Amino acid sequence: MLKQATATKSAPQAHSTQYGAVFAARRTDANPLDILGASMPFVRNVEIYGEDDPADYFYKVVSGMVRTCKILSDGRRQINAFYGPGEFFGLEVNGTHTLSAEAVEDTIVLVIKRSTIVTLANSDSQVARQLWLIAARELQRMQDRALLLVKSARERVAGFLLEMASRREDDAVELPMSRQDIADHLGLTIETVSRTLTQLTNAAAIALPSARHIVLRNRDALALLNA
Amino acid sequence: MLKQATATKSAPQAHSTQYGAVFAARRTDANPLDILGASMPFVRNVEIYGEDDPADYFYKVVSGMVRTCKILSDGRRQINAFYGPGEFFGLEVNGTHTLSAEAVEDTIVLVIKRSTIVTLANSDSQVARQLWLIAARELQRMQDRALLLVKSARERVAGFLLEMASRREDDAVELPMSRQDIADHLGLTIETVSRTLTQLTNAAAIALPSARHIVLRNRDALALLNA
DNA sequence: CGGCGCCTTGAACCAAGTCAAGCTCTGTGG
DNA sequence: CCACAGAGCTTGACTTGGTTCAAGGCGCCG
Repeated sequence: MLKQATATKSAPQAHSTQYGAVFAARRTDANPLDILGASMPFVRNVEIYGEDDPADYFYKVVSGMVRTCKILSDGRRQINAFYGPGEFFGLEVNGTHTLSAEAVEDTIVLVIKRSTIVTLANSDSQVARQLWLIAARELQRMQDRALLLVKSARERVAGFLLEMASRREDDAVELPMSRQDIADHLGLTIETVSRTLTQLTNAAAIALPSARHIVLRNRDALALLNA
Repeated sequence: MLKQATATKSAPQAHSTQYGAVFAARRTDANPLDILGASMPFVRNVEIYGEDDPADYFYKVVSGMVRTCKILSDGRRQINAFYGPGEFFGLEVNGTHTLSAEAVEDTIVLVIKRSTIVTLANSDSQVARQLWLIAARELQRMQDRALLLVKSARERVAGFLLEMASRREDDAVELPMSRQDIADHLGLTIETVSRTLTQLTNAAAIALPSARHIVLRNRDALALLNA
């Protein structure tokens, strides 16, 4: 079992007041969840909220990538999910976060007050429905992850790459996260992740022009990887 | 990787009409979700609903135990969750089940029409809130499971026992499910589950008067099991 | 140019899987 | 009431996939 956890720069005052509504919200989208709230930038490895923090806000990634994670008592770190542009995170039913959230790379997120959402959902059933969809996606995501975690290292890595690639049309995927992030997400060590990627390269399933730039050469082979 | 899946007796017509409202619903509880719907019995290993079935009903365990599971393409079976008395299962946002549900032992469940719930939730905000709580519990359950799945066999088994025990006050736990069920839930083999249980017995953390009857002798030791 | 993250590779080790008996219940029919 | 059959559980010996420990390489920025 590994026992490390990448140090995270603490955001002195994550986003209490000083950012306020400095950044104008976009209005391009018809979705009510998009036209309220304020954009906020977070630099690489900065915490957006912490475990057990009050969940007064709800978030949507505008650009960049966010990871949600948990530090275990023995120091291991578990990354529950990665969120890319357009994805929501930080929704909690009771008022407390159960995970922390950090910017994987320099990231802009839309921050929406929880109370605003709750009020809106009470009057607008479309908003309420959308919240259900977000929650359902979250559950599905966790189920898929649990499914991955019972498989072999090759299947886990292949599944992870396919998930990352599913967000874009292209076969070329830019991975903003480190090998350690991937390892902590898949329940493997960085060495195993690295080795598995070179295996997949040798098997011509992927190409690896540089460490964080991956090209899917054979999606079917990845999908069928059960050995 | 293992490759077996316990055969499940198929329920010819799970619960379309023939049981209807034969069993009277209880009215002891003030909860509106309890006073509607009909009790239905399912015998051991019978399917309550299947993967990809339309999710027209929502369920609550009255007595017995239910497992929800998924069969992987290679024949492995994954058990997502066990539900005991008082617990809800089968709630879906879109109209289709993503898992199948089966009775672990002879079980009675309360079956509630989805359309009833939806209507009720629209008028009664208490019901809507309760649905959120159920969904949140479900998500928490999956997160906890994902957490277990990255740990060692000893931690997984210990965590499983604690989860089962948390449902009752007593330290004596009756496990209605087979070793295979436990293995498929924890992503282990039955041999490893069996060996780990004898290890825990030798370490005086538990006692094992009979295969399915477990007594927690040292909860703290189980909780601290990180090696 | 040098130093430092980050990534890869190698070799040895170990936890869990696999294969193969054997044991223990439990229910069933003689 | 006992004997037997079969499913379910345990145990042992061996194999293997993934971790651990330890170098070394690559790229980036000062």
